[in-house]
Amino acid sequence: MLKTYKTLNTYVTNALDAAFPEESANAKQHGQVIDPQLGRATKAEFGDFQINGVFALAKIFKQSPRAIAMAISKQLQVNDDFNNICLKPEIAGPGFINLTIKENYLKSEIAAQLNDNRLGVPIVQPQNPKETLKPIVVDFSSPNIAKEMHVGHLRSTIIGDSIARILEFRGYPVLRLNHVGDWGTQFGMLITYLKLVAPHALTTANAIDLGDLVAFYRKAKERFDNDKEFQSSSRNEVVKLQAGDQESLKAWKLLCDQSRKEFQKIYDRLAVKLTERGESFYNQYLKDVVDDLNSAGLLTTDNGAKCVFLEGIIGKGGQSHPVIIQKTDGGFNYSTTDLAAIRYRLSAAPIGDGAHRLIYVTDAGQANHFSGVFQVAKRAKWIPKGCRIEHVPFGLVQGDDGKKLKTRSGATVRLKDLLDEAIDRARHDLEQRLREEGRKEDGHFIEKVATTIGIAAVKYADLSQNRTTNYQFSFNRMLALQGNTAPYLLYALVRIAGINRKGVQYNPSVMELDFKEPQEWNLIRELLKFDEVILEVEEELLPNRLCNYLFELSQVFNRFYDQIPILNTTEPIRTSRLSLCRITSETLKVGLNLLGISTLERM
RNA sequence: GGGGCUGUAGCUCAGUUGGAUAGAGCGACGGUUUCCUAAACCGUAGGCCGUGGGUUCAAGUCCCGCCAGCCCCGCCA
Repeated sequence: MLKTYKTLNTYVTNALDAAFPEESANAKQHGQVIDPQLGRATKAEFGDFQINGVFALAKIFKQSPRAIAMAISKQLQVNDDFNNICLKPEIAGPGFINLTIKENYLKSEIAAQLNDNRLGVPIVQPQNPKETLKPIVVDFSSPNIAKEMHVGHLRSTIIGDSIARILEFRGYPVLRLNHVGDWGTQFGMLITYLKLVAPHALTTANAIDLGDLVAFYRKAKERFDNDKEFQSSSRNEVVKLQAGDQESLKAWKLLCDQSRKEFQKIYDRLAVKLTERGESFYNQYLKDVVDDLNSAGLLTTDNGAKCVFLEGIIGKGGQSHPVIIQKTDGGFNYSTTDLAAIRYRLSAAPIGDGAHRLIYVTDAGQANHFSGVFQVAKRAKWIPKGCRIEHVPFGLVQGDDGKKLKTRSGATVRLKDLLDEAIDRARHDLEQRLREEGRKEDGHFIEKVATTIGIAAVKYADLSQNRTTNYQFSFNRMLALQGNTAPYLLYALVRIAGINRKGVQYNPSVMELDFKEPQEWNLIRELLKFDEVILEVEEELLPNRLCNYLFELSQVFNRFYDQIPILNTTEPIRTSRLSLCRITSETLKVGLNLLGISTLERM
């Protein structure tokens, strides 16, 4: 009901001006904001929308809130267009004005939604029709080459994918960038070590698998920390690699390919699409970053390192806190790469992405880092007007003990194992239910349902939480059949699919929808909120708001389903109710799809 | 020492630009099945919104202090 809200807001503002022409003109002249503060009703008993601004106006106009409310209400009722949408405004409490949408209006809105595959969500348009939309970069997932994806990559991957899906649905061109850690000192270590113990791995594709690579990496790191000679040859190796030595580059590429294949398996299971553009991509732009910062006068050499000292952030010893741009040994580090990435992403094609919004989905622990890097980018004037650059932080994944999630042996949890376990548990639950209900299903069905539910549960549990807080991971809770979980939502869809399976033909000859039960109106009102939710998530980047909405929709639907006969009624009631089922089903499917969750017909 | 995030029911969490009597789920207790998947629905109990101030007609929400937990802090990412 976005459009309805906007329309009503105009009517209410006009009514306010009409009721208090002098006062409002006078207040505006004095720079005071005259806002009726129209918002969604906080409770169903208050109707659909409420006007909250009367109290602030009471002060400005020096009149009682109730008197103002009465005057606005009176003016609203003079407007026939308003009367077509709303019932007579109710003045409640000390001076709230409650607006309730007329049933006829709701009926026409829901009828329009029935024939709209976007379910009322508008497609974004460029401000100037001659221009094309500028892309949005969503930077997420970002595992490190030569390491396995672990639970730490879960949230970034799932949340980033959902944000990207929502922006895509709105019509933005979205660049889903996987900023993989494919460069830096670790490769010097790894290549040096492999030269010693497994040289064939550096010349032959698929010679070792990722698990071995991870083990080699660990050993290389250990040796690096304890062996001076190894250290210097590792550093040498990095220099060779950065200088473009053919042999080193070939080895590096092989290692990257090996990791890439493993990452892709996970992304395929999660149905996540990403464009890989690792840190190495920005190598060629690092020098420009340094030069730019230097000519902007931002660079200071401190203890041999080239730094930008941050404004407003005091570090150790009361000194201004630095962002290190170039190390004493001439090497660059991640801040430099991130700065190069910002510059590239915001620059116009062909030497950049020409994006207008950059979204970084990483853990909250990097908040300081990003605020520092963003500050440097701003001061270097790399962020054009109208461009947004945002860190979208999320909390840690914790175990039941409230500490960082680990395996029983204390090791990091591999993402692959975590997904496997979710699916295994879903399968186990399903088989138990089949036994209890005496149902027989073939293996294919069981696999499909278990996989869908398992992955859905993992994703939904993560997304349904406000991302800023730490997140307590629990298989039991996420796979629970009741409550705000993926299985509950999927079940609502299955119920609708069950109705459709009864062989009932949807009867399009019924032109006029007819509703009379409160459960129907509740469902209609809920269905009409979808567009508002999507736009809110687009702005706030909080997918849990969408989850919350889908859960509430499922609850309202389940009440409707439970308390109102759908098939056992006469026309046009039956088709009207089937229409509600249809829109509910579409909304849940679209909504879950925006969360990256696939749905089922039976479960 | 500095910085960031968090603190809401027994547990896990929502809480929209500050709005009316703070919400959900789980767990607990009680009820509902001639009907479309009961994996559901209905009801009961459960709160000093960490704490002390301040701003406001109005504060869980904004500002300041304090307490507790987690995370980060110069050449790793």
